Amino acid sequence: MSTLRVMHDAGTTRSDDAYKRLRHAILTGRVRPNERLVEAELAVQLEVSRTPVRESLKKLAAEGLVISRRRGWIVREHTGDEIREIYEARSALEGYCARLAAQRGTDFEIQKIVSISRGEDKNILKSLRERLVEVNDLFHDAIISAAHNERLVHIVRTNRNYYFNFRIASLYTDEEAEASLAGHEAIVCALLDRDADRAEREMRQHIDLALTVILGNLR
Amino acid sequence: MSTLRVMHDAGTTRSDDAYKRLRHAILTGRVRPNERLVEAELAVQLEVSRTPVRESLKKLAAEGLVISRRRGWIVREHTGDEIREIYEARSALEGYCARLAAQRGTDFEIQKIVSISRGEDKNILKSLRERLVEVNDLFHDAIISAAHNERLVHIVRTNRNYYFNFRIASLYTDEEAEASLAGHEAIVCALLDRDADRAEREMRQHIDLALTVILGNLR
DNA sequence: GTATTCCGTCTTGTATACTAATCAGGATAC
DNA sequence: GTATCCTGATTAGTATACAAGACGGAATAC
Repeated sequence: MSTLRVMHDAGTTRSDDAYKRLRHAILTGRVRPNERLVEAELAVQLEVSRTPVRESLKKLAAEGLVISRRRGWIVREHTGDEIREIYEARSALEGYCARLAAQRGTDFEIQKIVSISRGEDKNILKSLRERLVEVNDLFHDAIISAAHNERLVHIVRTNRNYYFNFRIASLYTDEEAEASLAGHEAIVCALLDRDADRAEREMRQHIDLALTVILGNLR
Repeated sequence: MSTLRVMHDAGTTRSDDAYKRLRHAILTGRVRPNERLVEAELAVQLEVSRTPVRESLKKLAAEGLVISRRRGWIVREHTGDEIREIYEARSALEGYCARLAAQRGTDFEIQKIVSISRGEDKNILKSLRERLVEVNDLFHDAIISAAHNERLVHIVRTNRNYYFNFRIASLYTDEEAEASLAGHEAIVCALLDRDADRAEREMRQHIDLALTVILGNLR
């Protein structure tokens, strides 16, 4: 038992590490919804003590990925209703970010968004759907940053649920992927025009579309 | 040392308890911004071990009330810029809640909001500013509930910062309090008309007004 | 047969001992 | 005088032992 493996990589704590691995396991579906999680078992599997495991679980609970039962924790199931809730929250938050980005993003930031969206300088060879997943994250992140509001960034990050992203590509038909990228373009235009109302409206539409696609094709 | 005081009240854990007390101490200003917090010292003061203290600090850090330094924790200062950020987040979230409430709140829920706002059945004797603080929380909570989105409720709750509420009454002049309550009335009317766009717009205006008042009178 | 009580087990909550990283301040070298 | 290197003290990170509540099922009473 004695030897503690030295810290994995620069600066990361066991706790961070455990959190990331556990989160990833949930988001990729390696541990299934409604599965029971026991601190001691996780500690063995993750090769850390219960303390960092507990911290991870608390954090995941705050994000809504797991829920504490009187005895044990379980992985939360994302019902259709909850998916709707997540996307509504995104509409509220990221729509507002788009508005702020239009109002106060620097020209440089807007240009960055443009170049991500139009896929300049990379991955032209990839399929539409492959590009979608890759571009989508970068695109949304860039807009959130351009809003110049650290608190919004933080809220979006901790409440964003990548769960769907891991499988989202397979949910989109080519037409839907096309429509989604067209949505990006509409947002970009609004940003370039510095039209805050339109930017917000287009972002909301874009997210609502994603919700529709997912709910329609999921099951 | 031996004896552990039995659990304080029904169901509450030491950790919850410590969290609430620490949070309250920060929000009321009993521990000042930039003050250094040391786990071991807090443990002594709160009469618990370091474990619940650590959990509390992590939670408070997630809310943005404290921040972890390489050694020690400090109470975060809310600069003017951060206050702006908090209120922008509220605009985004609660504005959207008002929209949803207009769209799908039950008649009963809307009536509840109306009666809170119009102060029916209570505290007619109190001063304008006393009523303001009391009514404001209830009013916003009721609207958030009427949005029928648990995730939004959760996000708003954990990111809402009561800091200002404790002193907000003193920041408002009578005229500003009047204007704020008038804002409530405008939102209520929009809700009664089931006008989602207007409800959102009015809510945002209401929150923006609060921000203006606070930034203007703070210092 | 059903209800109730009791008891063992499982599991989280909490305390505490230990580890290792960071910092401050002085000693040393130049 | 300045810069660099120790060195001890401080403090968060981690492991682990113990406490106590919750659950399930057997045993008992009726």
